[in-house]
Amino acid sequence: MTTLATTAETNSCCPPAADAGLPAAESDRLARVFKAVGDPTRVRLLSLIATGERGEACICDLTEPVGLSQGTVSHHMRILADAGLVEREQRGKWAYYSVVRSALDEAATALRTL
Amino acid sequence: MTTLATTAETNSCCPPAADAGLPAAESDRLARVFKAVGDPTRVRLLSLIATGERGEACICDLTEPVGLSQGTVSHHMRILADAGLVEREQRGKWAYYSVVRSALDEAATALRTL
DNA sequence: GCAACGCATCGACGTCTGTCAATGCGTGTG
DNA sequence: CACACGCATTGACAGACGTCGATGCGTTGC
Repeated sequence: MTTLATTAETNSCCPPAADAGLPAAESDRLARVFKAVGDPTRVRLLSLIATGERGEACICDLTEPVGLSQGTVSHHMRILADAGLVEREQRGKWAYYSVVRSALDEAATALRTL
Repeated sequence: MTTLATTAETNSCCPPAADAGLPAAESDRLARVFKAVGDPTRVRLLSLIATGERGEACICDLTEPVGLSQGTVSHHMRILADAGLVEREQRGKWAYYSVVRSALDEAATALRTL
């Protein structure tokens, strides 16, 4: 990832600069991933898919375990997919979701190397 | 409140039970930590403290880099502290915050072993 | 072709969240 | 002692979030 300096305004003087730590863009990107796993239901969904026998699951497999409506589960899966944490594959009538391990690993590494 | 089915009784037939994946309590605990890092400002604050020279920082060191009011920064630090991601140490007039590496590691591991 | 199924999307609702300005409280400093 | 400083807390408010029920769209099966 080309983490370029997005801080346009180089502050005047010397004191602890405003562009220390992670660049704002990186913080944004990271926060979006963490926000995706920042909901109990979505953590549950992820673990359900990950620990499932086939390593994948369709919505109808998930609604019952989490005890939420089909629409709500679909909504959560969309958030996880937008964050890149799961992948969606349409197979006929069903939509199969699978966990993207590399995304989880990347997020985990980011946490450790903050 | 998403906890509806409290595993009253084993459902009729065989299909994937409702108590697969992480237990609801674990999902809750994990989600609380992730929610804490699910905000760009807090990610920024964490990295500012972590990459800081002294490995710690007081509120007044942080308000300027993130460009938010003192009250708001204090609020964010409280959330991070409640999640166990930072520790607070009062030294005279100042309150010094430092990153709890073990908590970050634990969260990272949880992500990988979902 | 028609009905049933699986899923996404929409509109609506109550709640949670991030932010500020203002206030209160403890701690040093003149 | 009185004052300035650093921080936490409060009250207020707009926006985001989680949830549901209903609707729409594509696929499968009879």
